[in-house]
Amino acid sequence: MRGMMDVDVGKLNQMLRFLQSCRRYSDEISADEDGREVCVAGWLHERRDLGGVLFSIIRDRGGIVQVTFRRETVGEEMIERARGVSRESVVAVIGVVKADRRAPRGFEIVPRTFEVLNEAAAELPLDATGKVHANLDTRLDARFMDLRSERVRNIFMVRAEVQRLAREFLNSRGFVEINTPKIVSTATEGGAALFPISYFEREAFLNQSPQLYKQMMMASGFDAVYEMGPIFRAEEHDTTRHLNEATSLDVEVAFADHEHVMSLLEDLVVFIYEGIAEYTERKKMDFRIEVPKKPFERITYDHAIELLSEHNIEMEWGDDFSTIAEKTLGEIIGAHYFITDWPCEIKPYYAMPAAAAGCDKDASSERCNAFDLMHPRLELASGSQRIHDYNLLRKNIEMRGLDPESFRFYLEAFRYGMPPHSGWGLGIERLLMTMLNVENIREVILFPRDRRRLVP
RNA sequence: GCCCGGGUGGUGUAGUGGCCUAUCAUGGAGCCCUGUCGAGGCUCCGACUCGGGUUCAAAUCCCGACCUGGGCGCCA
Repeated sequence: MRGMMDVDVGKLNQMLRFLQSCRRYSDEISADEDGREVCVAGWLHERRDLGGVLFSIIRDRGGIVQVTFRRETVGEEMIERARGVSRESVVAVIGVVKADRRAPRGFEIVPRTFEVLNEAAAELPLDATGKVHANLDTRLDARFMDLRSERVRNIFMVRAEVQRLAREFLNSRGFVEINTPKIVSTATEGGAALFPISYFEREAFLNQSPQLYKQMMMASGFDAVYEMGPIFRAEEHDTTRHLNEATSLDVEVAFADHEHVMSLLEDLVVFIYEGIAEYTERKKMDFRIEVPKKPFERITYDHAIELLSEHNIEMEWGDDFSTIAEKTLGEIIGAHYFITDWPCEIKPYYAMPAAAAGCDKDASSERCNAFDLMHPRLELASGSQRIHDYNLLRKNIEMRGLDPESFRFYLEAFRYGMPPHSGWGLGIERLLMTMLNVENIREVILFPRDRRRLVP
């Protein structure tokens, strides 16, 4: 291999090949490497010019590292060049590690070469050092720069880790990852609003949930599947906990009842929390992760109504919980919990009635084997045992005023050997925002889509 | 969809009828400074969302539009 000093930094792609071969992130370098030559590349985070000595702070994915320019070590030409570089410009440095107690991390880099790969314009749309507060709206407009700040970068590193942990957990339990269409011909469940799109000469929609497809996979013999992907809701809600494009982790398991998938969900959530607690600790991230305790409390829908009544919140049997009711229940319980045994009428048509599953001896029971996973702040997931009987499912669709013909592709799967099955869908953004104690759901998705925002 | 706020330099703010050729911080341009670590000192630069109205006088009051924050509703 050629020595570092042989690189002709004037030739861009030679420089890039060189960076590929030896570039290191700033957190990988320490004072222990005193005297060793290293190369780093990143953004000019800050510059402190003291006249005869100039400190350039370079930031990359690993954090920050100080590069020290002194007249006697780097020469007048380089120090002048370093002085003229605007903040947030992309730079590359080859230099020698010098242990020095005066330096921020106990060492600094004395540069041999200092190259500006791309100059940043002034003034910046945001302060990437975090000294000046910016509104979320301003930050999202300049999200590429917002993502350069440590806190925001950490949120998305945690998000990636959450998704990795979810896959690790489900893969280890024998689940098969699937991908289902996001462009569909019909509403999944009839209720929520859909985004219409133009599909050649026909109208189509963005899918609001993989529900129908993951159920059809149960008839395929795949037994246990999951999908992590986007879901689209055209609801005009405008809150800190709703998105029009969100990420859902959907799971479906054959030969399993709702109790089984509730335990699975509980195990998954705790597994992710434990993994993230370890991850943020190891990466020295400034988050306090409180791992929830198993088992999560299970309260029935009826019991929830009683609890609310004791706190002077009255609701009719058959109503869904209002925002204030959800928050009050959260305060009463103070931890993750399940709400179970919901009225059929406020759950989707595919939810298994308790009577049909033999869970309720009363044949006229109006309850179903559905559940919601709640965080004290908001709903995280909902699921149920599903109806696997063709005739019952078809009857339910009709009773909701939906046209069974438009569900034909789905219903067919129930006629030729559909096993009993259960599943749930978990909102990844909601899991993240509650785990990291973030107020606004937009903080935990790179480029949020909400009622007003379509760019960037 | 309903209710309540807000729109002032690149960013975050102060200012609620005349004291505003508009405050402070950050930033940008420049000068000084050999150990900064939210560096420091000095000089300069840069803004009242748009349209209409009230008034002798509007950043400030009224109306409308647009943008925006929060709460509720809606939401497998």
